[in-house]
Amino acid sequence: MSIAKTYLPKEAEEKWYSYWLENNFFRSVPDDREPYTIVIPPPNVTGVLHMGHMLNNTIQDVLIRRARMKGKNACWVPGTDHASIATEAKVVAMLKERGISKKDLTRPEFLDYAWEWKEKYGGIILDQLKKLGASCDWERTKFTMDDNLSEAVIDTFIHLYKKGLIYRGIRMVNWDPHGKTAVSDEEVIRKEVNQKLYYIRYQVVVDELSMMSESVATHHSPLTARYLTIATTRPETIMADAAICINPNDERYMHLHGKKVFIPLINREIPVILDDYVTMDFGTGCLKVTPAHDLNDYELGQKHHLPVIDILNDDGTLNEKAQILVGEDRFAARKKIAVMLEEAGALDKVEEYKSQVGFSERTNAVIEPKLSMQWFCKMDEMAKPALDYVLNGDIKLIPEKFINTYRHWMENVRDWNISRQLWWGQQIPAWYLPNGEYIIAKTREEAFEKSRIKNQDLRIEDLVQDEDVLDTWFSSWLWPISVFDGFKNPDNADINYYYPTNDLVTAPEILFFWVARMIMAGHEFRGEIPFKNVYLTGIVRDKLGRKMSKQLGNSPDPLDLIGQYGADGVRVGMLLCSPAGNDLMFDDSYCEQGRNFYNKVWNAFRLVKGWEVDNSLTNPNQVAIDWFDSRFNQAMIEIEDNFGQYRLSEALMATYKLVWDDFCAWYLEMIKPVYLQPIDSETYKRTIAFFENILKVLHPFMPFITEELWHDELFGERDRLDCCIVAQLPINGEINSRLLADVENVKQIITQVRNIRNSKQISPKEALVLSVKANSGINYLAYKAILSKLANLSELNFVNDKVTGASSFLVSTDEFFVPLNENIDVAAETERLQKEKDYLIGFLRSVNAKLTNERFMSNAKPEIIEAEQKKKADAEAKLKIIEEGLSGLAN
RNA sequence: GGGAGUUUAGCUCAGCUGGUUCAGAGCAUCUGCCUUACAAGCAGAGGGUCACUGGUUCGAACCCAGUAACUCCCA
Repeated sequence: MSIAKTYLPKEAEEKWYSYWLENNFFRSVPDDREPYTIVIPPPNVTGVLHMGHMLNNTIQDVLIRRARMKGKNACWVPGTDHASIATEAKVVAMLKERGISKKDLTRPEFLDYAWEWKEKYGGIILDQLKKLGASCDWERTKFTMDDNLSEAVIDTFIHLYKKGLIYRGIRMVNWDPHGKTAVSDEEVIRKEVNQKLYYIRYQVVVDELSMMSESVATHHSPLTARYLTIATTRPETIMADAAICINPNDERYMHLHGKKVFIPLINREIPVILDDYVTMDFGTGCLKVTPAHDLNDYELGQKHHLPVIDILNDDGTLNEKAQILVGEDRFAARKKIAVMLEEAGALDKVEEYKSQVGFSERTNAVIEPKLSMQWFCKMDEMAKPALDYVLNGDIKLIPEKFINTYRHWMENVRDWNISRQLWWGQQIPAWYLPNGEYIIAKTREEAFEKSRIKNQDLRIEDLVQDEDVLDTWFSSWLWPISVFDGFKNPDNADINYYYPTNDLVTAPEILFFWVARMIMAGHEFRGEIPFKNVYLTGIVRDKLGRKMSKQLGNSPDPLDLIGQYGADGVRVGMLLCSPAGNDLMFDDSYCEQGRNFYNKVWNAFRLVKGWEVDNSLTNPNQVAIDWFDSRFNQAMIEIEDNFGQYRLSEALMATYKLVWDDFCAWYLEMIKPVYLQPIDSETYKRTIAFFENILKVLHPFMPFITEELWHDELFGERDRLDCCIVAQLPINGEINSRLLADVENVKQIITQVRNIRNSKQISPKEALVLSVKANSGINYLAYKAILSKLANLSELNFVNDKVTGASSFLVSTDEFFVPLNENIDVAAETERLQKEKDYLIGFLRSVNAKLTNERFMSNAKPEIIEAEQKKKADAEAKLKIIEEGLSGLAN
């Protein structure tokens, strides 16, 4: 069977992915083996695969595949998140297209549409993951609104309520006027925005007393006496003002103490209050206090017992309390009121101003601070043990630098607003009685039972369930437990076997609102950690360092990339540029490098496959075989070490160099028979065995091409289940370090000879003579075959004296001579040697300085001193040889 | 404003306990090769004041202090 000239990723990817599925290689059920478990960070059902997912899931798949190949029972649980606000927004948009408005629908009707949407589009992202090669146990696929998972959410709510950890209260929340819901602090993205700062004049209410004092206090100009000016970016909220606040120490405004002012346009009187909260040097030093529409103002208002006047509707339009511009959107109102103020002579000036504005992560609407009745979950009690797990190392964060950030957040944790004014999600199990009291119960019936204790006359229809649903994260935080049904059946075989899970791979931006809360939930509901290691990936940016986003259009479509470079190429590309915890500057060229890499593997395979075997030949390659064997074993340790430290890109790079440099560029070149000549059977057999091992090491990074090659007839007949995906990684073999060191010297010699060719423009085809004056103990005779082949030598001889008239070089302390037909350029050669000599003299000076320094000799560790002494001896030996060479040239 | 992090070759990054001929890797670049596995390749080469300034030390890319630039988190 011949092999195609190039590897065709698409075919292989489809073929092997379905083969793996058909043979249940991804399936995991508890058994005697040690488990290795990852739960996927569930992507939003609304999501389509983006580069962040690619990175994240590539890492998880590499870890899972490697664990599988190390004999662990590897289980990767996939699933999706119901993403209440994002999904609800999509459904609303879909309905709008069909000419349906959400407010014309009943809750059950709306939910029917939502489920319809979920069934239709919810699986897309998981299908996309399959294209990447993700080896999830798809039979375990979960959704955060599956019956069991939703039930767990409700039970959890009730549990925490009974413990007194959930309460209801009026709070200033982040209001998303487009989603018409509160969102958590973590879902607000702050961006710097160019705004305008409006300076607005408020007329001071003049009474007789102040008129008198004004006439006395002549140092005030009439204007400042009659008006005060405030600076605001939000002129449309002046109708909600409750006071003007000034700093009590501000000398400019002493005359305003105890005064009142008129709000322009509506002429409502508000007091001037004093508080050192106001910064004197910002704006005018006068702050308008608008308790209903700013968090800080709200707190200030509470302190000074100011009224709260909310002039905005839920959708961000002005209501009747605004008196003017009623029904206008807040931003339209801002423009209009500026004109009105101008006309009324109340607008002093307008300045450009940069400030931070909060945007909703889900809808990108400008967040409106708003007071409302919400449900909260107390955090401080739960945060403590969750912090301890990380501080005492039970849970490792990778990289460790995130521990600080984690601690900072956990020590300053705020209560969690868990209610959302949406329909899509788990509805809060609170039942209101006609008198306003409420009962927490799992079902209406249960609530009814409880309510009848208080009031015999109630009918079941009188109970009204809370309209709100729970924050999506209130289901996500249960994920590692709920995917194994650990709430309903806390002692089931799955949860006992798989939990705690091993590694969690996620983005640092959700360290707090997901990772931290999962740790809390793990402790609260199972008394143990949910996972042992948290690998935090970076943010995928473009090569200019910009975050990838739809708006910028700088994100490549992952599926296009896979089409272009193959899944293996993209996987390698992602990992090549992804140090743990650092952002990565992604560029297509990394995928190209990945593609080039598997192309290299493919071609190496073609080479080996093309060989004819002649059983009568003896094996001339034992040295090369022993060397690569050692080198491979050495690389295995290196790679294992890198994986142990979660240095995935380094593990990949070590693999890359093992395959490309050591195997292809050196080993295969060492053993490669002359064109059309056969190879001996021993070398052939060993090389195929090496290749098989290489496929295993490569598999977690490049699952498809390795599986494709694995099944080639070169490796003989394979059973149906004998697949690379379940092959076991080779156990560590012996390392002959002497051999490894010798071959490093041999490689240097080869490079030096090639160098001479290059500089003298001698064709690689022309064979050269190499004379060795061996001063070290290396037996170069053993490497004669390799040297002759790779340096193309016609002769390798050993000499006791220097060879004159030859190009020479030094490797370690051994001297090498290449006699050339042409004359040696004495001047150039002298210069070269002189340079080397100067360097060595300088080097020796620094070594000697250490060795003659008493403090060094008394303070340094003995090994260090020994090393310095060896350096000195080596350098002196080299120096001697170079000096001899120089005097030889001089004669 | 508070906290954390980063700064090493053109780019992306290693450099682990201060001590190896320590200044590294991959990519990119340059030179020469279409040498029948691979031009998606082969063989070579050139790139760096380790951000800056001081300090500690026999010895600093590494430890300390300060400065600058950038990034992130919180307000």
